[in-house]
Amino acid sequence: MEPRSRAARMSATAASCVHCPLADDCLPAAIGLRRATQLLARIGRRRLLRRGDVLFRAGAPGHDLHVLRAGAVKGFVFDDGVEHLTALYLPGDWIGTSAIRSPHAKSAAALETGVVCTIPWGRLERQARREPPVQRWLHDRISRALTRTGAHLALLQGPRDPEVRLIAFLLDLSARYHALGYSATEFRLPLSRAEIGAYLGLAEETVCRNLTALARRGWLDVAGRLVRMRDTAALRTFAPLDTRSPGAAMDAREDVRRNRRA
Amino acid sequence: MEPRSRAARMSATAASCVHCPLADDCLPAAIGLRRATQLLARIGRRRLLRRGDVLFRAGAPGHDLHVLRAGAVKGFVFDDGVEHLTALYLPGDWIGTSAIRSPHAKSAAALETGVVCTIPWGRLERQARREPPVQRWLHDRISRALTRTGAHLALLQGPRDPEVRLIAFLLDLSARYHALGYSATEFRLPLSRAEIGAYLGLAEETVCRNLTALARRGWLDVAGRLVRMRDTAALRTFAPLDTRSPGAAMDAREDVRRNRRA
DNA sequence: CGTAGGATTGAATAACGTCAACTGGAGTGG
DNA sequence: CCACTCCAGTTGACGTTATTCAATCCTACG
Repeated sequence: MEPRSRAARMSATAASCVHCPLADDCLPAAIGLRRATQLLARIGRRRLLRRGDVLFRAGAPGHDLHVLRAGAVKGFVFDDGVEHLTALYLPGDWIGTSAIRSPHAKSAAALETGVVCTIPWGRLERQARREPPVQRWLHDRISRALTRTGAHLALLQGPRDPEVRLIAFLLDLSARYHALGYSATEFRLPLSRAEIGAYLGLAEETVCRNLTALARRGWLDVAGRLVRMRDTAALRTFAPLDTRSPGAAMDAREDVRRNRRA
Repeated sequence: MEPRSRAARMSATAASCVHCPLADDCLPAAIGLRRATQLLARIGRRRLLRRGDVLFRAGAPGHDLHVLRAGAVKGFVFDDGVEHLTALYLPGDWIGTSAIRSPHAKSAAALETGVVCTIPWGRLERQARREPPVQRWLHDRISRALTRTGAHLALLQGPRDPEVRLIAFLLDLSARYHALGYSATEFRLPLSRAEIGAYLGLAEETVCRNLTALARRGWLDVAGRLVRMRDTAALRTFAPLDTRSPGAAMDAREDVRRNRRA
């Protein structure tokens, strides 16, 4: 149930890909384990994160890319004193992509203990120029970041139905954990109720109420931060645009209201 | 008041930067006008857009980058039959950045007649490997796209106060038009009321009502799609996180509620 | 064992969305 | 040249519902 944070206790600075569980979806997949380790040892750093640690603050220059290896990180901004979560990062995710060549637009802080690999953008860009696979890797992940943000945005635009938003959030989490090799049905929420609210554009109490409402209906079990999805099929019925099949579903719907020649 | 679409009537295919009014913020700024024109003639295409023309559809493979030269384009998805605008592109903007190396997550259609320059991603990436300035240009613009999306997202997360959202939308438009050399106080809305609603996560009627409410208060004048900002200072007071000064304002607010060591 | 902060529940308010009718201008065709 | 049509925009009344304010519970940790 609980993601075993296998890479939690490790040496503090030298970055190596050898024992990294994410290797097959990261740099080693692009240029091979041997070269990745060499390269990372030269230009990369590893850092241990504890809850609350700040990776960077909004407004700061974006020196480097962070790849989350273990744990969870939130991206957030403050608007008039209230926090908004603009992103939730899980192992394998890239953090700070919006600041390749501009100051950070948001801050990032660790939600729990974890590990990040850090690579200066300059070095990465240089390497990307030399090696097409590195460039592909780079653009591939940036592409993903943009897509994920877009999905989040679309969710926020829908009708403010808290149930739908929560379900979408949970299904997304489930899918991501599953992709990481964890259970898709039982997991621990990396966010507090208030943070979930800040992520979905809802009040904390609304999150609470609808979470218990979903439980009462038998869709899932909730106990504090522990979630057990009981009827994934039912949940999927209420989910908005399916993030897992980006193309098909949307195309079919597109023709309903089409902006024809004026 | 009305953006003079200077580059509207042009030959249909060969792309050249020579007479492009956006040259100094585009490829020519990176590698010089001469080389930019050469390069674009080789790998680029130009296309005339008419209202409703679709640049690409969600799910389609993302072959190439589009740089909007004149006109306005909307990025949108369909969720259960209702349209959501995920982006609004104005001259100078890059369209399709989320699909460098993945299928398009959203569709894009012209809102009015305009012109786009189109460059295949593959060619652009190859060139980016050879020429650092091109790479910088590429990453710079992608960075901007991510930042802009992030700002949009944060806006949608705030309290669902239609007034605030509308003001933020209008100020953003104003700033962008200003940056393009048009009037910052008088412009034509590229979106219908319904589309503004789809962009801000509000109902069409709500947009209407609050637009006239703002006018009644003397903040601005509205006549159909024509907008005249009368009291920009007052409007700015109600705006959420200021997009124009990404750093300062947010940093000051950040310390209010900080996630300290647990 | 005690406390602090997160989570939960309750009640009342305010406001956005919905349904529906109406207006006005632009474009079309007689 | 005028009447007609169509659709974007507007306004009104209503119901629903998420937020807000507040109090309480509970869980984790010291």
